[in-house]
Amino acid sequence: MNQVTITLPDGSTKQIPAGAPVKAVAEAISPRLADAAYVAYVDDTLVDLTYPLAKDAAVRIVTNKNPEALEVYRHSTAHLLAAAVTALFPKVQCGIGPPIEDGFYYDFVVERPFVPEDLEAIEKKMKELAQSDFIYERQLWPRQEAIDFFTKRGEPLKVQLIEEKTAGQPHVSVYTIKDKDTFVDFCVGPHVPSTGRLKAFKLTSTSNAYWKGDAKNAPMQRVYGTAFFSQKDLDEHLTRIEEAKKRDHRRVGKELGLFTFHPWAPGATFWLPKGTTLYNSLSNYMRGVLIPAGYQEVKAPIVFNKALWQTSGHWDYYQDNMFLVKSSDDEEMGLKPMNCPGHFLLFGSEVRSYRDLPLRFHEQTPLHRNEASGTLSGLTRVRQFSQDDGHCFVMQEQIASEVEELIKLVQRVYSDFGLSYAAKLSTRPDKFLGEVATWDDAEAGLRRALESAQQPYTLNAGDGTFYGPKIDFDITDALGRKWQCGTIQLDYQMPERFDLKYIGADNAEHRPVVIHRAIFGSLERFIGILVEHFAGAFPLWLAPVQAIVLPIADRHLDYAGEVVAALKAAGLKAELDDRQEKVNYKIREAQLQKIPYMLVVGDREAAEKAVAVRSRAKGDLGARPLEQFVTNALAEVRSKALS
RNA sequence: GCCGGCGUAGCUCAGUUGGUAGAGCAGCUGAUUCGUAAUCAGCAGGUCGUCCGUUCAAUCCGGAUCGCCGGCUCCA
Repeated sequence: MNQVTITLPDGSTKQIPAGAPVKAVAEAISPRLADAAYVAYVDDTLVDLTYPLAKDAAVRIVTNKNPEALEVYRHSTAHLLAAAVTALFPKVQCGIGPPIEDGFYYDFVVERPFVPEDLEAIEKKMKELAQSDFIYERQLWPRQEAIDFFTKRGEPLKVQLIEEKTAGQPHVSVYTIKDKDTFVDFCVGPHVPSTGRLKAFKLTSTSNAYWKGDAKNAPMQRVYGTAFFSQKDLDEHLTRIEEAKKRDHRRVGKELGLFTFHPWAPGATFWLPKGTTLYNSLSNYMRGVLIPAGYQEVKAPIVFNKALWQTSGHWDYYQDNMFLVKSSDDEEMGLKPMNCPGHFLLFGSEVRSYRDLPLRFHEQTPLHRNEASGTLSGLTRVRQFSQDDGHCFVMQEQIASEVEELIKLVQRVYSDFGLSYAAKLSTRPDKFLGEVATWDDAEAGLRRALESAQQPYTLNAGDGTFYGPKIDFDITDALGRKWQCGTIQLDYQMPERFDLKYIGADNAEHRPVVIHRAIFGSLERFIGILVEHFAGAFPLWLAPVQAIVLPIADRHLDYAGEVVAALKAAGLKAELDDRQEKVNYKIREAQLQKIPYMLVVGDREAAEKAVAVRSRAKGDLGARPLEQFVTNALAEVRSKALS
């Protein structure tokens, strides 16, 4: 019998019969490992455990400890979903079903939208199929045979996929789940060995989607689900989702009285007093960061004549997203959706010297974008918002150092809030303006800057804007969603359009490069993220109410008033709860309002000019002199302590 | 904008298989003056998102519309 020599990850070798599946290797190493294993690398290619070893190879078994195993597992669960839907809705057309960050989905063309009862039925069917422990079998079919098969089965989408993805290949791989009505899907795999491996999954929601994400194509029903190796992991995940919902900024914002909305101004925030305080804290915090970094704050107009938007290109390319207004004498105007053009006009308002560069403008005036109604959501997607927007006008050779400083600012700001984030570098797209050499130079500058700032990043090749490469910063919120907040974009195009120039050392005119940059992104979105990040329990330096004074009885009102006055005089945001309620009641309310410090004052405190301090997080801390509390609190504010 | 769901008191939610609605909390009034997560009693509060239609009668059924929610697309 032919033997195959395989090399295991530890360097040792093993002989197995030719044609035996990878599973045999796993079992040879350890029977228990085979059970925990789902896939393997053979010569660096991820394959099923059923993959037959026909030649000498290096084999690395992937167990459920490896992240790629979970993806395979979820991908297989998506197939199980498609098999179940096909069984229950024979006329269905299957689209694609990939694993995603928290689970998987599968798109279907189906006669009517799914309802929750359908999900239950589908999930039940999936469990049956899992129980039957059907084999996921990989088969190589002649390409034309596969096309004929899916054509005959009425799956033009699959045919389209095969035609697009496998042009020129003689064979295509399909996977079957051996049901009595064998489910076949075009797929490169790999998959888990059998449906019985899929032990913990749940369908979570349905929604509308389009084939290839294009609304011009067939509408489809997307079914979302999640899957884990064990029921325990699944339950923990579902619990985490529930917990995360409790800190949804829309809910917390209402509970804490931060902001509200009205149907007559959809997508525009009403900032309540506490929310306004928070907003101003952040706004001023950013000034405190940017002004020492060499920025000058400016305020440009909000309404501009159409001529500006024609110059910037917005009139032609962005008009659908703009609020247009007409003056009483019929002049066409537009509300600014971004600050850039205003800053360009400001730059051009004087003769600029190379000695003035880098020149940095910062602006927080409101922007308006007429976002499609269906995209609005709480504070994270609104129609009126302010950015911590800024534009740096630099010489080409200043790009790397300017960007490096910017990255350091981003790092500092996000760490002040304890936020986790990731950077991505987006490079020259297929359609671009300018010279390749300039782009290469700029991209090299961004890379150098990322490396000097020791900022890890991922590369999004070809994802830059048409006018320049960029670095984006995504913050992860409490629900695990990523939000683009910070951005650093190079722009070679707008300086041309606005004919921006500076006089160089050679006494000739030169074109500056513009760096569009923001750190919060939008104040609104950033606050939404912060609310969820802190679950409303803001650190002292951000809390809209930092301390609340709780008199025990009416006779303590005078002293309580003195305490509040002293706190306010020291610059602390303090309130008085002078209602005729028991102290328990007041504490409960203050605790629910997540106020960092509750200062109980009664006979003893009034006599000693003291306050009994209760911390939101640590409970009763006992009494201390008022002055001492003020000193400590001010120090805590200055340190921007996070807890 | 597209698909689906939802819209009842300030908030959270019951309810009416068509005969104009209730609870808790919040609010107001009174009593209580209290030491670290809810004192007691009473009162008041809603043309059931809006408009049109069907009907003797609509909060309920149908249509439209606005808003919100979950996604898609887009995006800070």
